[in-house]
Amino acid sequence: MRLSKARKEAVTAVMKNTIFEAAGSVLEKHGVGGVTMDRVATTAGLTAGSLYNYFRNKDDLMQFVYSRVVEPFFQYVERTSKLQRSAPEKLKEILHSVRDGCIEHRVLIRFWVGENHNDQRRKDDRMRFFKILVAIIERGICEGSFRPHNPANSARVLQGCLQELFELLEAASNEEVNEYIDFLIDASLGEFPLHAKKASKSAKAVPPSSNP
Amino acid sequence: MRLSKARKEAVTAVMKNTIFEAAGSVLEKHGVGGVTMDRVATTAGLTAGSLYNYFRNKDDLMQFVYSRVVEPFFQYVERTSKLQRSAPEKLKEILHSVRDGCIEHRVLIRFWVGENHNDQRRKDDRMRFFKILVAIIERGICEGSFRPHNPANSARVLQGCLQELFELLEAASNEEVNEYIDFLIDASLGEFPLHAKKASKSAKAVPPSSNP
Amino acid sequence: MRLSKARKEAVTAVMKNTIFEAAGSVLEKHGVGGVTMDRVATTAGLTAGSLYNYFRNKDDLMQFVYSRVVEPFFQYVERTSKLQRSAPEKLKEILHSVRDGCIEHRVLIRFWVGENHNDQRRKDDRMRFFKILVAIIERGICEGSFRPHNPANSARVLQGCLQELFELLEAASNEEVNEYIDFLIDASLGEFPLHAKKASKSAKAVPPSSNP
Amino acid sequence: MRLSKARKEAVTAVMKNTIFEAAGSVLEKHGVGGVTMDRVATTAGLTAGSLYNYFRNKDDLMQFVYSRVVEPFFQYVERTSKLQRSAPEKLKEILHSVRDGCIEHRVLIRFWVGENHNDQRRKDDRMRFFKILVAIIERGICEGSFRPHNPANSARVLQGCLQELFELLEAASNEEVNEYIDFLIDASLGEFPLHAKKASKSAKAVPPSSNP
DNA sequence: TATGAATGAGCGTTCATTCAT
DNA sequence: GATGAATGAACGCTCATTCAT
Repeated sequence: MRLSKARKEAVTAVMKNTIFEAAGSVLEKHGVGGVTMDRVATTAGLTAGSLYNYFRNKDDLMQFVYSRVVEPFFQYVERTSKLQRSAPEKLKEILHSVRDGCIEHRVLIRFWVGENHNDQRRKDDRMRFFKILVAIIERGICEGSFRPHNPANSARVLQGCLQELFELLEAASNEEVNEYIDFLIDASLGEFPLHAKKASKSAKAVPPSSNP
Repeated sequence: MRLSKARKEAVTAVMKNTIFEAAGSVLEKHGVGGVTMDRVATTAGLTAGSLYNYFRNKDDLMQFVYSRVVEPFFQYVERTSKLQRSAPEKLKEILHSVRDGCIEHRVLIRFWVGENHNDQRRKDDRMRFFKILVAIIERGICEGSFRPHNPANSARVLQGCLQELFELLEAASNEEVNEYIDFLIDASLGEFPLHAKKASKSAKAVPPSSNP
Repeated sequence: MRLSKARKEAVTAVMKNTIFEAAGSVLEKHGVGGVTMDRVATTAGLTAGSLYNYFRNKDDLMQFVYSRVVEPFFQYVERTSKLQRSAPEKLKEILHSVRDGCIEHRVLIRFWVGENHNDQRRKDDRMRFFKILVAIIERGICEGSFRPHNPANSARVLQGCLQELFELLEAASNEEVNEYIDFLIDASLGEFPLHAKKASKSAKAVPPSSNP
Repeated sequence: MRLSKARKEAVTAVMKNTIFEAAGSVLEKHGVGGVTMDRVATTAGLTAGSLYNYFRNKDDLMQFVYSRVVEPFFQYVERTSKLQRSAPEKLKEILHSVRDGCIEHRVLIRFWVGENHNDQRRKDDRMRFFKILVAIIERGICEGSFRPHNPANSARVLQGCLQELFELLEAASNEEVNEYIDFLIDASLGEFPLHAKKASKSAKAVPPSSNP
């Protein structure tokens, strides 16, 4: 009894996952506006009606996809932001995790960039991420490791650069993505105006001789 | 005959413009997903059916709106990029025109950021803008006014920052927008790693000898 | 211009009427629960979508049918109940108008008897009619033309008898209906406990010789 | 074998009864239109699929519920109508049993009044009840205890009054119901035109000699 | 050329019914 | 016999598109 119940739940979980992946695929191919219960179902090898065995309605399904994709990313970022490290190290860590998260769930792109099934949710999440960045930058300024610019603007720049990463992911190879992220890290930590002084790493990367 | 034909074309142009403005208004109010032939027609003081006298179908109409909004911006940017100026000046000019364009046509935001009726078109335009940026940056590197980083990455950073500008426009005041743009200009021209020379503010960190 | 506008409105009115009749027909054939936008549209020689050119939604359509059928009846009844006549005469008048109303719109039956698209509306209307009856009966008791029974109960009896009329209309000929109504009138006015004394008419109808 | 078969049948009967009660509960709470196989099953502690082990389909289930509710009532009524009693006594008995039946199975209300899953069935049952009433009334006329009116009309009046009782049951207290029934009995037996003799209350209006 | 009515495809959702387990 | 997942038809509704006037 109990065993079979557990098994049932496992099966359900598997199905939800299948549907999740199907939805992700549809999302990638057709965009948020192109997500149809029928499309998702067909992609998952089901009928539209069957989806309602697993999700109360379309919104529920979308929320599920959203939380599966966005939430873990956020949790990791928030955890990172609370570690006992210097601001630059946190930033580096976060940029890496953004990259990894996006490579794992390419759907993350769709959600992050502009289109979203729930406009308020999108705004909330942007704000959530924004605040994390601002906090780190402010901390960095206090520590003396970042230049005393308006943290909000710096955070916006970073957020924008990350959006671009999502765009990049849609078309480019992983190497290009990695290169871009490394560039971003170097830029923001080494030579970006955020930083108070040249970091040693970026000194290596950009030999002074290359200056005119 | 010829005269009446010209007159006819003029009338058509006026109508298309009216519809364009109506569509823009709808776009602003309801978002891309909320654009309905009926809504546009009503806003333009017409009936849905009438729109088909001026546009083959909805997509055609959307393309028209898109071009009308994006094209002038692009043309200005392209013109600017061909002027006889230094790369930094060009960049500055372009950033300003992006800001002005967005303030004038807030619809531009909708189109540029994420959601778009035609994904391919959006990608093409992004690429178009991207290439302009890359060209300027490469030129700047040649000129010796920018550091010899991978121009593609630098362009991506810039593009990302601009996307963030669009986000900002949706919620923030014009002053905030201006501040952000100024920050961006300062950053990219004065202190951004793109630039070969350190601005006076960061002079502390690097030997003054590296200044010209 | 003005003329064509009026014409348009006339056409619309005709269409609404066509749909109204179609809905009535469907209502009669399939009952309230069987009313489908598609069925109504098909019966009216249209497509389901077209109905939405005339009614905002199904409920709107149903309300229209309802008001077209029930409202005039109520208005007549209310008008009658306010005339300067004796209570028995009013009652007689009302019973006749109920009969006529039902013969004209056989759909009235469906709405009145039990099933209704809007339960609250049905209750409200029952109460509306109930109060009219109670008022007349109370008046009759004051006048001394009705026996001093509980008016609510008397009203309920009458209402019940009328419901039966609706049932009758579904199956029986108009003569049977008329006979039933006359019986009802005789009963309630002549020999029904409502009435204080035997009316002369019923004396004729039931010769004393038929009493044992 | 035979024993196990009997046992099986017993179990089946118990299950059908459970489902019946569940259906009744759903019927009461959600109305005829709100009866769902799933709701019934859940209420019965089962799954929708299981219902099909006991009923061929939804209609079959509804028929079962209907019979279970209506049939006993009818049987009692029919039994009563065959007793060796005077017509007025039979009528009184029947009215009481209607009242009791409705109080016991409030679902009866739902079925009797207007809305019903099967219109034909409803008509048949109405006819069945109608014929019983007619028979009693005819008998009463023969006996000399009822006036020689058209028995069909009298039966209809009675049936209508009973429908009203069902309506009353939905909203009113049991006392009100009882009062209404008593009123009905008094009316039909004592003062209603059905009855040949005048009750003492109306004695004023008619000569006492007409009393037995 | 403008209108407005009609259409038909599609959407999200519900639900009776089936069937492998 | 019970389960629960799957199905498919239907429903109310929206909207791009067509077309006679």
